Amino acid sequence: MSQAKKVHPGSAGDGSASGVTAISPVPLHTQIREVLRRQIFDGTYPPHSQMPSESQMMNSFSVSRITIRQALGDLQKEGLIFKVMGKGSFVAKPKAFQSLSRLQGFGEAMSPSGYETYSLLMSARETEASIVVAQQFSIKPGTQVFEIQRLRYLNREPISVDVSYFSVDIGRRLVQEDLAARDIFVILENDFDLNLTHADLQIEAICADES
Amino acid sequence: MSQAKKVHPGSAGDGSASGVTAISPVPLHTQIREVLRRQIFDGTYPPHSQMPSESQMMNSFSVSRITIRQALGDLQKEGLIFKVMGKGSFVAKPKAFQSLSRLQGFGEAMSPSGYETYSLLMSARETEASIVVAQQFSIKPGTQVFEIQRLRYLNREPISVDVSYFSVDIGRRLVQEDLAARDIFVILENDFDLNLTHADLQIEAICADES
DNA sequence: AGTTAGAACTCGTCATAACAGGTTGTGTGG
DNA sequence: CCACACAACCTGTTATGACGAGTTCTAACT
Repeated sequence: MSQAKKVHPGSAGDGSASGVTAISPVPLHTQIREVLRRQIFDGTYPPHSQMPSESQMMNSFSVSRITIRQALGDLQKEGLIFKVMGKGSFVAKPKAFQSLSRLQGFGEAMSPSGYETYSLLMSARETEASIVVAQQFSIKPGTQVFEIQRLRYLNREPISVDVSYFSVDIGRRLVQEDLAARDIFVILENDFDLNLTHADLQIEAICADES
Repeated sequence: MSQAKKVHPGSAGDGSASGVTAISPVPLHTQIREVLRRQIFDGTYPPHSQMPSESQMMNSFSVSRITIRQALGDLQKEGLIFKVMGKGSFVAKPKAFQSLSRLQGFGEAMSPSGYETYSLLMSARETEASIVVAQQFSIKPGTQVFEIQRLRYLNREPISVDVSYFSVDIGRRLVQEDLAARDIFVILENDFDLNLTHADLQIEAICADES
């Protein structure tokens, strides 16, 4: 037999204020995640407030950064917090406040009914605005705009092609995001803190014939 | 030769799995995630099939394991794949097939309306079945059962206390899972592959007075 | 043969380390 | 006084390495 020893040293009787223990069946990142979740709910970190930085948490919990990041990443995917590169992690607003009077995207409209919606990014490039597009934006034709083409899937089957146009700076930020799984509307609203009140939807239904 | 561009402007011929490039504005794990997503949609990995192991992907994509894991983790959280420890990663069934005639949990019932539902695990322990509980399970009172107490939140406000009982082996597996963000029903159905057809709900409404 | 121990896989967890990319404040030079 | 450079934070990405835990197949032992 081998001496199955934990690599975490100096943990016996560790009186750290966090309450997380290495000698537990539940993983450290789970414990930390639940501690943070509790603090969000009980008001220690109210909505919109900045949470401690990852390095601060590394010290207070006495774990490595990867563990902190996993806990924070879980909370982020749950929508409880959001992170901004270069700034920090922040507590998100409850969804009830987010969804007041907002535009519903494709996925939002579909997923409550139990359907699965994703899209594949086909192309994302800067190009010159066509006459039609320029009219919508009230800009001169030929101005550089950002074009995003996506193939929409509903339950693993291609259902439509979606072409969207944005200003170049917003477009450049959008391609960094997870365009496949999230609605563009939601990304714009949450991550970029833009308030959408109006959208011009030019629906052009094209049935996908391949596949 | 590995000089590829970031996006795929519909250029054909790309049948190789490793079209990922290090010198790209989009991160490696994102590229890999999209490649895999594409392969799931186009049928390379049909539903229920096993995907290559993490070490195999490490080789075929020539990246480290942490990068592969991030790509797979994203796909898992999107519900496109699921992983089983010790076995591998598998393609999930489309949601439309999952949600046929199934019991709706608390979160499932609430989230379509735009509400935010989480719960905090208050206690999870093995105990002896009370008379009432034993009757429900058709077992002898005093038998060891698994009790899970949770505090339900709706939009950051405590709304009810939930006490559930399971057989010990199922309970022990449940506490490993993410009880805070996911419905117990959903966990049982997806991860444990149990088919729920019947549930005895003993509703005991207790308004939370603290906070 | 039947059972069991173990090797050989799988994913899960965690630490350490380095660098890149973004933000913000602080300075110094014009 | 303003502008630009830079340092000092922040998160994002990625590699390497180790061990734990669960599965599966094989081989040795009874």
